[in-house]
Amino acid sequence: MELSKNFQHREAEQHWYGHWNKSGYFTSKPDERPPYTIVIPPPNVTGVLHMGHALNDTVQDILLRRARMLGYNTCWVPGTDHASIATEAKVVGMLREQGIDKNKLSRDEFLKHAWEWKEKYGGIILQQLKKLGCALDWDRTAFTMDDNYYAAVMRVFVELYNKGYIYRGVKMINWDPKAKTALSDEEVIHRQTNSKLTYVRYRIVGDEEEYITIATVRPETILGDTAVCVHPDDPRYAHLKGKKCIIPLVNREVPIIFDDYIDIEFGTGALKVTPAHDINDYNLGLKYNLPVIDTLNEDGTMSEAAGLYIGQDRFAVRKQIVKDLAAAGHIVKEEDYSNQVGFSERTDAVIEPRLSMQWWCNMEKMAGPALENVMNGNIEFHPAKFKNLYRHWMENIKDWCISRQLWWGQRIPAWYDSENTIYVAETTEKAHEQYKQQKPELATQQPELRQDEDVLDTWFSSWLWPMQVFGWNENPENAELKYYYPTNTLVTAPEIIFFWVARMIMAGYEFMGEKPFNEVYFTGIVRDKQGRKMSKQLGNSPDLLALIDEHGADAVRFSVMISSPAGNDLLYDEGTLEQGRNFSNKMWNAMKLIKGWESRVVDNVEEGNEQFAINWMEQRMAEASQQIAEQIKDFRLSEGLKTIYSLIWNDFCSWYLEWVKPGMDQPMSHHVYQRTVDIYEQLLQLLHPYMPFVTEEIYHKLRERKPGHDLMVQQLPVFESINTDILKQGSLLQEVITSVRDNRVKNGLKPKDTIRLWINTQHHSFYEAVQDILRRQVNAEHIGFTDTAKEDSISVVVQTDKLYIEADKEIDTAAQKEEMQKELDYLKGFLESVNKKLSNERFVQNAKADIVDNERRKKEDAEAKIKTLEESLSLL
RNA sequence: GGAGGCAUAGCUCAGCUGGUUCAGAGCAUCUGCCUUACAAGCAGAGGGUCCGCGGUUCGAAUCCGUGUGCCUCCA
Repeated sequence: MELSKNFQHREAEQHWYGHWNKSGYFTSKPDERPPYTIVIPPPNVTGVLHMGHALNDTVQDILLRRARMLGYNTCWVPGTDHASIATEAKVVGMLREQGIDKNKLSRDEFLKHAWEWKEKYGGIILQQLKKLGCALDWDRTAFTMDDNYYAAVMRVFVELYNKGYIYRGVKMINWDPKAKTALSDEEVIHRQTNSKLTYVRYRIVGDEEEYITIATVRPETILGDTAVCVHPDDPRYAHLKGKKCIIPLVNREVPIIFDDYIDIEFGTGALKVTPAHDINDYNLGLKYNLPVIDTLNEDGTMSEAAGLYIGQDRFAVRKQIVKDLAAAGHIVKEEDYSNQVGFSERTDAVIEPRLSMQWWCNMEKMAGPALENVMNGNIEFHPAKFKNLYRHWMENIKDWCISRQLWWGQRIPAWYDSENTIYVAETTEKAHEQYKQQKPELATQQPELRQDEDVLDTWFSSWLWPMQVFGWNENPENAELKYYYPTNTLVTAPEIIFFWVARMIMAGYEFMGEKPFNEVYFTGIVRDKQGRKMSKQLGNSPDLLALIDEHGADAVRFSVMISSPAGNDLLYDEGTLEQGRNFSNKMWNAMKLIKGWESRVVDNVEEGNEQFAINWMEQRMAEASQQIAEQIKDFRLSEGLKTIYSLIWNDFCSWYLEWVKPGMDQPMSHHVYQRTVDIYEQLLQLLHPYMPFVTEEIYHKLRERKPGHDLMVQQLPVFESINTDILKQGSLLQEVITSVRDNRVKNGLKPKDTIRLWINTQHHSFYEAVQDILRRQVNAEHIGFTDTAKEDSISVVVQTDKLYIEADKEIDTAAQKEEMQKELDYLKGFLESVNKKLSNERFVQNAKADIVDNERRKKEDAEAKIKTLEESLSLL
C-alpha cells in the first residue's frame, strides 16, 4: 500500500460520508436502547452555511457522535424553516429581476412562484451540512410548511383562540415599511445611530411673541402632533397651564398637557406628542384622550392625513421639513445626537412605530410553567448565566404580535362574514359550518366567507418544531414521539433565546404537557479577529465551503471548536485552520510510521523497555478519557478537544511512539506492534466526534476491517481505575529526558554528539525499566549508576536524583553554576514560606488535615532537593 | 434609563468547592536541528503587578464591596 505524504481530505470526506449514509448509520428507529435526540435549529430555507452554523452544527454533531459511541440510539432531525419574511423578500427580489411586480400578482400566483423557488434553490444548506460531516437522519428531513406541519400550526392557532389567548386588536406595532408588515419586538434590532436633534418652537395661542420649544429626532412626525407635554413640577412651563399651542406649517391648535412621564432634563423638558407614531406618545394619548393622526402610509411615505408632503418618503421629508420650518422661523437650533434606532432584522429598514389591527397572543399563562421549569433546573441551561436573562424576559412577558402582512407562510385561519363576525377554524369547511350554524339566514344569502389576508409569524410555526417533527398533530400518542420526546439537547445561539427557545418551552408544556428538551447549550457568537460580529453586511464571514474544500472539513471543525470557549463568544482566527490541518497531517504520519513497522514484526523478538511505555500510555489514555468525559458533560467542548489534541500529539506521538520505536532496521515485537495499533485506535475513537473523516480514514488504514466495522459505530472502551504510580514514573522519565536535553543544548552539544550518562539514585529498578528509552531519547552511548560525582561532567538534578553528563567537549561550568544557584535560591525561598505556614498555629489548627500533610510533604521534598543541589553545586 | 456579562503571558483562553512547587495551555516569539513518520516537523527556552483599591480569612487569581474599562440584551 502506497501512502501519500499527507492526508488527502477531499477523497476521504466524500467517500466516508457516502459510506456512512449508505450503511444506514444516520438513520434511527426506536429500539430498546436509550434515545439521544437532537432537533436541528432549522436554518432558513433560503440560507447558506455560514460560520454560525458551522459552530452550532459541529457542536451538535460532536454530542451526537459521542452519544452513539456511548450506546445511545442517536437521532438528529434535519430540516428548514420557511422563514416567511426572509423568503418572501428573496422571492420578490427574484421576481423583480425577471420584471415581475409582486403587486400585480394574485396571492396564488405569487405562492406558485415562491414554491417553485423553494423547490429549486431552497435547502441548499442541508447539502452543505453533509460537507461538514453532520450525521443527520436525512429520512426525517422536515420543513415548517410541509402539509402536516401546516395542519399542526392551524390546530394550535384554533386551540389558543378557543382558550382566549389569541385575539385581534389595534395596537402600536413595529412596522417594516420595506416589507410592509408588522414585526414582533424580537425582530427589531436596536442600533446606536448618529442623528440630529432638532429644536422647534411652537407658538402659544393668544400670544404672538411666546413660544414653547420642543426637541425631536423625527421632525417629520410634527405633522401628526396632537399635544405638547411638560412636567407638572417644571417651573419653566407652570404658567402655560390650560393654554394651547400651534403646530407649525399645519397650523393646528393642540393642548399643552402636564404629566410626570416627562424627563425634565432631556432637551427642553417639553415633549411633542405624536400618538400615531411613538409607543410612549400613544400611551399618553390614551391617558389624555388625544386624537390620533396617522401621517404615514404603509410604505413609509406621508399619508393624506399628514396634510403636507403627501406621497414623499419619510426621510426626504425629514430634511425638507427642517428647511421649511427654518424658513418660517421655527427652528431654534440643531445638534448632533446619538440615539438607538430600531431596524428590521430581515430587511434592515428603519422601523416605524405604527398603529394597526393585528393578531395577538397572550403569553402570560404559558409563561408560568416555562419559567418555573427552567428556574428549578428541570430544563438545564448551559451556561447557567442565561437563566437570569430568561427569567427577566419571562417575568415581563408581553403579548406576541403573531400576524404578518405577507403571503408566504401559514395563512391565519380566521374567516369573516359580511357583518365582520370572525370564524376561527382549522379549515375553510369547518369555518363555513360554524357560519351556517351561527347565522343560518345570512349564510343562505351569502354563502362565501372571506379569509384573513395575513400569515403567521414564522416563529409561530417553529415553536412546535421538537414535537411536530415526530408527528404530534397526527397522533400525540405515536411511538416515535413517545420514544424521542423530550429531546436531549438543544444547541442554539443566545440571540434567539426569546424568539425560539422560550416559545418552544411554552409550546411543549402547553400542548404536550412536557418539556421539549432536557438541556439547552448556548454557543457563543462568532466574531472576526477584530471582535466584530460576522455578518453579510460587513462581508467578514468567510466562505465556508471554500474553507472546507481547501483545508478539509475536519480542519474547519477543529478550528471552530478549538477557539470556542464555553459560554463565551468566539473570535475566529483562520490561523487555527492550519493548526487543524497540521493535526490531521500529524495523525496521518503517525499512521505511516506504525504501518512502516508492520513488515518488521517478529513473534519472538526480545522486548526491552516497551512494556513500560505501553503501560504508561494506557494509563495516560484512561486518565485523559475521564477528563474528556467530564469536559464534554459540562459542555467544555473546546477543552475536551485540547485534551485529546495534546494526548495524541504530545503523549502519543512525541513520547510514546519514540519510546517504542525500534532502532534502524531492527525487528518489531508482535506484541508491541499490536498494542500500539490498539492504542492508536482508541485515540482515534476519542477524537472521532470532533474530526470524523480523518479518524475514520486512518482507522481503516491501520488494519483491514470487515464490512460494518467502522469507527463511527464503535463503542467507547471503559477504562478501569487509574494507576497513578505509573503516571508519576512516566512524568519522572519525561522530566529526566527534558532536563538532560536542556543541558545538552545549553552546553552546545549537537544532536549528533553522544554522551555518557551517570545516575546517582535510590530508584535503580525504575531506571533499569526505562534505560533503553532514556539512552535513545538523550542520545547516550552509555548509561550507568554511580554513587559519587563525576569529574568534568555536566551535573543535572531531577527531583532527588543526580545525573552526570559526560561528553567529549569543554563544559561551561560557570553558566551551570549560575543556573543551579538560581534554582537553589528559589527553593530556599519556597521552603521558607512553607516553614512559615507550618509554624503558624492558626494554619495548623484551621486548615484541613490533608492540606497540612501536604505542606509537610512539600517541606520534606524541598529539603531533600536543596541538599542534593547543594552537594552538586559544591562539586562544580 | 433597566438587566446581565467580561477583565489572567504579545493573542485567544483554562484555572470547577479558597490550599498540589499555582500562576497554566495553545498560538505567536527566540535558539538549535532537513535526526531513520511528519520542516504542515523535531528539540529547547524566554515571557505575567492575575485591571486599580479596600474587605473577609491562618491563607485570595478564586469569595464580598468599590472604582475604572470593554461587551451584550432590553426600553
